[in-house]
Amino acid sequence: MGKSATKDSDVARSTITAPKLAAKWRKLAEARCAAANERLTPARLAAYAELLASKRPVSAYELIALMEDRQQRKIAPLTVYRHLDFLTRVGLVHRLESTHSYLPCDHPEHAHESQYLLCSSCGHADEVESKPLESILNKIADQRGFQPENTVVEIKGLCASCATSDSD
Amino acid sequence: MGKSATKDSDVARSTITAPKLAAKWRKLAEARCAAANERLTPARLAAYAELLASKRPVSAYELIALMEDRQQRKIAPLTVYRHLDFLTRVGLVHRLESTHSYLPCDHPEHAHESQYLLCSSCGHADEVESKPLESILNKIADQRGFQPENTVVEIKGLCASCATSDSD
DNA sequence: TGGCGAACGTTATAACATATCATTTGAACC
DNA sequence: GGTTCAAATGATATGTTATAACGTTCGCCA
Repeated sequence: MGKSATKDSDVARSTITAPKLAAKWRKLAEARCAAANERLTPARLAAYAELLASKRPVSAYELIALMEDRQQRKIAPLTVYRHLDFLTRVGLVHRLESTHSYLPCDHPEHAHESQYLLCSSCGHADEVESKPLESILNKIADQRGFQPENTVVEIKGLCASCATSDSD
Repeated sequence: MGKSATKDSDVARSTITAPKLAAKWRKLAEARCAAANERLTPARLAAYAELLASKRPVSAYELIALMEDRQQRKIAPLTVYRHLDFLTRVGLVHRLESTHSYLPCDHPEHAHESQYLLCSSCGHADEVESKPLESILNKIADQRGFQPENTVVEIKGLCASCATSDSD
């Protein structure tokens, strides 16, 4: 099968659909991939666009469902895990360890650790960039001769609006 | 079967075996349970003893295997998850989010957040207690009106001894 | 244009976690 | 001692998250 000029796989590739992706994000993705010497394929871009289109962090299997819905075909878990792995590797996406979910980085201009406030009520994830926090984490590691590669900071609780509406 | 004075279940309960548990840890467990108004059952204590006997963090399924080996009977995942849930709840055990594993708290004298240095080479988990870190985390939450309930800090990398032996 | 490594697809399975419902336990009270 | 009731446990099934193994396709570049 698929020996004609237009192969099956070409069709599959050419028909990858994705949410509309603002030029800003596409350019960012291209820049990051160029910097990391990685390929930005349509499938990878589609996964990224899907995460950007979501209001909240999504699990890998939610992402599979979203992409299957949009593209009207089966997508294997491993495929999506590879996209997520790639997007995480180049710094476009962060993984939330405590909820097993993924979301686009809010401050992707530069590489940085993942630090979040996670609301257990509404599910909102608020990315934090705190120099003092980073420096204290580095200091803790340093004092113990520990070489940090990657640090997870996830503060779970109630966000301002949920806390207000709960406690009235 | 089992209608005699000594029921099967009695036998099962009475035959729960566990690693030797230093009096220090047993008393701590009793104190914590009393404080939390929770029951310290033989099965819960056995799970705790097994974690204490392990040199490294263990996954839930590793713990199942350890307990099955020691007790020579099948143990359902849910059973062990309930023990882990209990031990975590009363503060005797911490869960490592980034490795899906569990380990006894090193500083169980008082309740506190879980903060670890995790070596990706040897698997060692080094518990940290840093007041400055806690105060920064609280400040970050505070500035945003966020009410923290539980915070995860996991610094992944190479511990001092692995870093040394790797980089020679 | 042919060779090569990265990316992708497919199938299967491993690893982690919870739902449901029946049964047992143990402490409190009479 | 017996009754009662919530907590703990057991058994079975299932849901969720993640990876292994292996072959094919893609896209670059010599």
